[in-house]
Amino acid sequence: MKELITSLISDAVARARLSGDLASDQAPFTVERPGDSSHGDMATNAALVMAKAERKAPRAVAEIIARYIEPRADVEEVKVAGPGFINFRMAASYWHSEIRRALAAGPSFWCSDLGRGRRVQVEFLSANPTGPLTVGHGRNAVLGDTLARLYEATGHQVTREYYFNNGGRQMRLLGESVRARYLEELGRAVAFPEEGYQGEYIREIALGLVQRHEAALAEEPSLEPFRAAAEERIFGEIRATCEHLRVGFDVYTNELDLIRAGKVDKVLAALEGRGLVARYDGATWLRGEPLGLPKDLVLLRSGPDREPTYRTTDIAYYIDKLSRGFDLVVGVFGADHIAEHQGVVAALRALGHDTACLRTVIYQFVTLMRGGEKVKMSTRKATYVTLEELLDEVGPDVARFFFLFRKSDTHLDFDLDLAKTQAPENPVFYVQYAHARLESVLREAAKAGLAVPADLAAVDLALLSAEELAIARRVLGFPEVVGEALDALEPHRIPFALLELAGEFHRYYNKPANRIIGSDRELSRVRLVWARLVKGCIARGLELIGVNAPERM
RNA sequence: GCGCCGGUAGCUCAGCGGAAAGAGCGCAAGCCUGCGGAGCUUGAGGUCGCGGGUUCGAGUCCCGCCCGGCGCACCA
Repeated sequence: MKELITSLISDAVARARLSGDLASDQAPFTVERPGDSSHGDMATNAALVMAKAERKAPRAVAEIIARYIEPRADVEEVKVAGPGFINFRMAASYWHSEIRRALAAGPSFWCSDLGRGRRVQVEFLSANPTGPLTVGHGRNAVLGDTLARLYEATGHQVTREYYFNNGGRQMRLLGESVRARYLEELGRAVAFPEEGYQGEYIREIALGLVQRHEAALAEEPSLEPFRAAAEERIFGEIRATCEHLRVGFDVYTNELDLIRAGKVDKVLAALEGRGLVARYDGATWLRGEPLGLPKDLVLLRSGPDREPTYRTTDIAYYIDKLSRGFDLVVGVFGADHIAEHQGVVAALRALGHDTACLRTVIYQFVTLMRGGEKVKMSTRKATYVTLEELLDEVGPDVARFFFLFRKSDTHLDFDLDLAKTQAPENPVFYVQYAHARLESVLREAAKAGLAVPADLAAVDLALLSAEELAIARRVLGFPEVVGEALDALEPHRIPFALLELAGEFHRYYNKPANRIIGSDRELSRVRLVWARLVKGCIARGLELIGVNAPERM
């Protein structure tokens, strides 16, 4: 439709110029779906952008262009409006053929081949296995997984990847914490490591080691058994929580493997070779100045172990990613990681890597609200809420919807009271209810011996009302919403679009005149076809964000 | 101090440079012989943080300022 209108306008402008009614060159104009549907199906600003060069009032230019637009059967109305927009209204017959096309295509109508098989990697969550997932991780996981779903639905080949640090200081501290608890359980007095992990889960891991090995590890010189036990146990819990949230990964990459494969050493050598490394204060530094960074950044810590910082392995990880031939590499990060990521990208550029394929989605923090008050999140206090606890409380449908129901770069207040409400003010139930209602209607129809006609040629779509057509237009535009959400990397547009569609449907459904199953069988059959179309769109939309579309509630 | 992100109705938030600024909640007043009322209708409620600029046109883009969040670790 957009292409059609664009060419109609271009042709009209060209012909107006030929006959001398317009003097200036064609300026770049836009063709858009107006926000207000009473303005028609498509609108262009062509006259507005040309007005100055034409030295005429925008409306006058619009009138000229409109006069030259070739009449067509599927364009019902061309109208100049407002400050000089040209509005187009498509004929009902156009929408009828679109509805037929959508129904004939079935579920594939909601997908597209926009991606043409391009390979996309989405790296997300990437929480280190030092403790249970938090509510903030939930936002990350749902954003990343939903982006992946959107890419899949638009013909991309997607790899979901989870990267984690298991070789650094934090994991060492974790291992030391486990060892300390282990020795405590054996009745030995030990000093708990400074900055160690206090959580109760550490003691559980230690207890597991006591059960398995009894006192055999008491004199163990290496930290490795403790560290590995902690990683294994915590990672198992992370995976379980992800499953609960309907999030999965294709590839797990970790820091230790990169180090063992020598990839971190290679990065250091490459940086050294380009004169980007400095040594002072006992540490090895990445020079900030040549990279346009405000200061130097540590690559290797001082001290006997010369441990690489997370930053150094991050650079190695990104080089590894870039070498794998993805067309697009998307990362999902919390706001607190922005500066760090910029440092990594700067280093990649300095090493001569092409970073044009990198995209980032940054999200702000999540606050849980209960009873109108912020739930204080503190590791020390008992008020800490894990993602698993949140999921137990509200379930994956609500959690996913709520995490997506904000633009990612705004702060998210997660209202637990609203989340648990099974009433229309809860947007998740509002949308799911629209689906369940449609499902119920189709069930009722089947009971009444009214099948949805398989042969679309057998129904007369002209029987659809203006209200039904309006809803159908919104539904038919859904693939565009998906495309736009992906272009902007803004998955929140999907739940918002679903909420609007559900609202329009509920309003329609509530009017007695709109009974889908009625005494007029011909009319009922058309409405059933329409109902199936609307239901299909809601179901698909929910699937895209990983929320169930229930048949009954 | 520097960087990133926010500031839109009482609250929580949508809003691709376009037409008279939207939704939900809350508030006020209504609608149940009905394919699911887990729903719907109507109303009140706004200096789009402030001040400049760009533009035919700015909530949207640019600059400055104010307020809030986050970062500016040899933590990730």
